[in-house]
Amino acid sequence: MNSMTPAPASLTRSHEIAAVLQEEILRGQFRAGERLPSERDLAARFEASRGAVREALSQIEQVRLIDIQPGGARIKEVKEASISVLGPLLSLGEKPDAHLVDQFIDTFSVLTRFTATRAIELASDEQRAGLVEQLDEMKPFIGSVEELQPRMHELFVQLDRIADNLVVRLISNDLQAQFVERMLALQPRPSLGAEKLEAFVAGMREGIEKRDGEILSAALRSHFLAMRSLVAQALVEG
Amino acid sequence: MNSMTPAPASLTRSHEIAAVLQEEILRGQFRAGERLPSERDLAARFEASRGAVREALSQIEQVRLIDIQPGGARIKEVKEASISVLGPLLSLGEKPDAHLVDQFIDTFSVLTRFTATRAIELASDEQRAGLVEQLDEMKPFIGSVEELQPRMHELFVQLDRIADNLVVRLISNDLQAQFVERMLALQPRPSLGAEKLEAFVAGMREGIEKRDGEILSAALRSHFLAMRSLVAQALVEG
DNA sequence: GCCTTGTTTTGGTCTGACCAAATTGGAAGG
DNA sequence: CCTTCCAATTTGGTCAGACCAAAACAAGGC
Repeated sequence: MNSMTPAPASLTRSHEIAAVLQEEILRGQFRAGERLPSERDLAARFEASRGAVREALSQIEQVRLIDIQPGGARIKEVKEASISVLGPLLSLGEKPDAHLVDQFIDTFSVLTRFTATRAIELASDEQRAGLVEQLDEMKPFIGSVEELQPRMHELFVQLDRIADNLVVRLISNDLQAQFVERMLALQPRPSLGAEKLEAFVAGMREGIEKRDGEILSAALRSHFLAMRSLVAQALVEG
Repeated sequence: MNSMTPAPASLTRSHEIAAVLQEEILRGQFRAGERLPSERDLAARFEASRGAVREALSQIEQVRLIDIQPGGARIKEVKEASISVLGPLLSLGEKPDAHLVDQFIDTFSVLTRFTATRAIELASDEQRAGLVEQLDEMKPFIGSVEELQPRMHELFVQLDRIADNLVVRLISNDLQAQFVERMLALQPRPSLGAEKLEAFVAGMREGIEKRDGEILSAALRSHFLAMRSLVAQALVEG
C-alpha cells in the first residue's frame, strides 16, 4: 500500500523528446498557430526514430499544447492547454515564478476550503468525532513538521473521502502532481511557527466540532495565506 | 479568431484504440494493479500495428490511468488519474451520472466565485464600470438564452482576464473540455426562467458596482444551484 | 522454503515502406 | 497583375519486421 507514486522517471527517449519540445513551446519559441517542424525533421534533430517522435507528439497533444493534423502539427496557446503544463511551466526558470506559485496556493486554498466545508456538512457525528480525535492526536507533534505533516495529510484524506467529490479530487491530484514535488526542492524548507500551527489546529477543531464552515474556512484561509508568505520568502532567499 | 475548438475528431486509429481501452479501464474491466495485455496482444486484438497501440497507451499513460514500465503496463486507480478522464467517465452510460454532474457544477461554482471575487478585488474603477456596462447591455436579451449566453460568456472571460490566475484558468479549460460539450447534448435543453436570470444579473451588477464579494458570490452561488437543479431534472426526464 | 539460474515475455527503439490528406507551387486563364 | 485550378510534394497515419535491455517467469539447486 505505497501511495508515494514516483515520477515516470522519463527515462525513455519519447518522454525525453516530449519534455524538451514541451519546454520549448512553453518558452514561447514557437508562435501560436505556427507549424511545428515535421516529424521527420524532428526525428533527424533528436537523432531518434519517427516512432519515438510520434509518441512524444502524441503526449504533447494530450496536454493540448499542439494540435496534430494531416498537413502539420500546430502550436496552441498556453492558456488553452491542460493543467499538466503547469509543472513544466513552474520548472522553466531556475526558480518557480513567484506569481504562479501564489496562484497555485490560492487555488489549493479555495479547493481545500470547499472540500472541508462540504465534508463537515456531510459528515456523521461519528465521523466528526473521529476527525476531532485525529486533530487532538496531532498536538504533541506541532513542533515537528516532519511528524505533523503526514498526520495532517491523513486528516485531509479523510475530509476528501467524506466530501466525496471526484472532480475536486482529480483536480487536486493534478495540482499536487505538478506542484508539490517541485516545491519540496526549495532550499530553506519553509516551516510555520508553532503558534500559528496551534491556532490552525484549534480552528480546524472548533470548526469541525461545531460543524461551522465559517470557522473552518477561516482557519484554512489564514493557514494557506501564511504558507503563501513563507513560500514567497523562501523563493526570494533561496 | 475562432475560439470554438472542435474535438480532435478522434478519427485516427490510435485515438480510437485509446478511447476504447480507456473506457474499458474506467468501466472497471481491469482491477487496479493488474497488468494490461501486452502491446503485441492488444495489437492483435485491435488488428492494428504495435506502433498504433503504443501511441494509444502513451496517451492513456498521460492521463495517469496506467503506468507503463518495462515488464508490463499496470492499471491505476481512477482516483489517481488526471481530470482528462472525467469526460469519458461522464460518457460511460447512456446518461451522465447525476452525482458526478452535481460535483462538476459545484466545482464550477466554487472556481467561478473565486475568479469573480478576485477579479473585483483587482479591478480598476474603469474595469468595473466596463463590467457593469456589459451587464446592463444584457438586459434586453434576458428572455433568450441563445442571445444571452455568449454575452454572459464574454463577461466571464473579462473576469477571468482581470483575476489573472492561470491555474484556475487551466482547470476551467479542462473542466469545460470534459463537461460542456457533453451537457449540450441534453435533449430538453435546460433554460432558466427570466425572473431568476434577472435576479442573477442584478446580483452580479450590484456586487461588481459595490465591489462586494459577498453579494457577487451569493448571486453566483444561487445561479449555479439553480442550474444544478435544472440539469438534474433534464437528466431524469431526457 | 529460499535463492540462484536461464528462458521467455515485454516495453523501447529503429528502419523502411505505403497511403491519404493537406500543403505548396506553378501553369493556365481572366 | 491577380486569381483559379491542378499536379507534385510534403506531412501525418499506419503497417511490418527486427533488435535490445530489463522485467517477469519457471526450473533447478541449495
